Amino acid sequence: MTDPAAARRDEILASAAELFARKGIKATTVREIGDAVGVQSGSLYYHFDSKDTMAREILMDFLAAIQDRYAMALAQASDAADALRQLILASLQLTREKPHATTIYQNELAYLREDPRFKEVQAASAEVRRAWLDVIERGAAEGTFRADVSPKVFHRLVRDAVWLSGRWHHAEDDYCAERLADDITSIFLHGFAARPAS
Amino acid sequence: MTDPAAARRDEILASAAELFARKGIKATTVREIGDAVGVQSGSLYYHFDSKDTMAREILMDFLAAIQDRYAMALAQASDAADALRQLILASLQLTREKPHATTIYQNELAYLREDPRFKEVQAASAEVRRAWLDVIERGAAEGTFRADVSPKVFHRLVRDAVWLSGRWHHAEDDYCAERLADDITSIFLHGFAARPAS
DNA sequence: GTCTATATTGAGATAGAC
DNA sequence: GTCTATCTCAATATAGAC
Repeated sequence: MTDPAAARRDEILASAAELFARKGIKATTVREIGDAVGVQSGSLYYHFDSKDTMAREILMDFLAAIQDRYAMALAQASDAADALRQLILASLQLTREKPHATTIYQNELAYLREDPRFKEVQAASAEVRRAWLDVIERGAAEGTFRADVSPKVFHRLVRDAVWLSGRWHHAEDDYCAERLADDITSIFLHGFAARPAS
Repeated sequence: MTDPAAARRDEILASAAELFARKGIKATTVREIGDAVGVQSGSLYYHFDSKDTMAREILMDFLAAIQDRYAMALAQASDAADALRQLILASLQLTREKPHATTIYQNELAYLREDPRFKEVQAASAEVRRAWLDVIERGAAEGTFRADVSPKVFHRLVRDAVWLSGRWHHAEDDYCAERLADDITSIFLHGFAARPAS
């Protein structure tokens, strides 16, 4: 953990992640990564085989974190609606903890799908999708959720709204991840239309 | 319109848009664009100054189309809820008509913001945002929409869900843009929770 | 208008000194 | 472990023939 070599690796990955998120993997040069870390570009190759290896490591670390967090979230959920809220909250916490990885994942996943070197990323990503669909389909079967909208369509709408929120949500004191999770859950479950006083 | 030179330009832009959407602007090479059109890469420079010029033209054409369509949509809307539905429907129709431009816009806008050569794209994009916010704020003021969720937050959630749907929605006979617009409007206004029989 | 050929730059990656 | 220097290749863009 306090291994200095590992610390350097992490530092490089942190700088690379920020640049990959902002400009895209392809548009980021290894020289820029070196500048951000404060070393020459050649030195990066002592720690990593290639630029793509850095990207793979950032994404796999992110996906592993998602799977961990979802497992914890689902373990403590009572019903389908609560499980949905837990998935939303867990995802928002992850976007806050790993904002750059979130952005890279969102922006480049479709493209990376075409690249066989990123096959493991695809597989992990399919499992994440499964977690959402299980919750949504369970809720639909129980009658908690509407039956007239396809679970797949609903899943994609929530997923995009949740993950993309990392692009614009930068936690302030008065609008934290918990508050945003409440708002998103509330809108997706009960809608934005004003409701007659109950 | 039937000017053959202009037709060639359009053909090049269509191929470029598809590649830009799939791989990103930076990751797409002019050779690939040439291959897709069926000409040598050098020949592209008879029609365009640079690869970036192609990207700018694709995006500006897209933004002009949005502004046109939103103006028409809003002109025929009755109340705020209807206006919201019209904006959603208009956007979905645009994603269907210009799927590649939609994807490029979504994936690369944040990055292009940093590039002064794309300043006009930013300005047009700010106007589009204004159209959404006007409708949402009007609805909130009228009491049609909830007052406990920020218009800006709601705007971003709808916007991301709507535009991103172009990534996964490929109109089939039984699930057309109108149907998807209804589902999205319905979920965002009334929620996904099953409602007691009314 | 498109081709072939090529100038030129920029980027990923490597080698060897320190 | 990092630096300097550089190799190598790929990509944008240009020039001139047809």
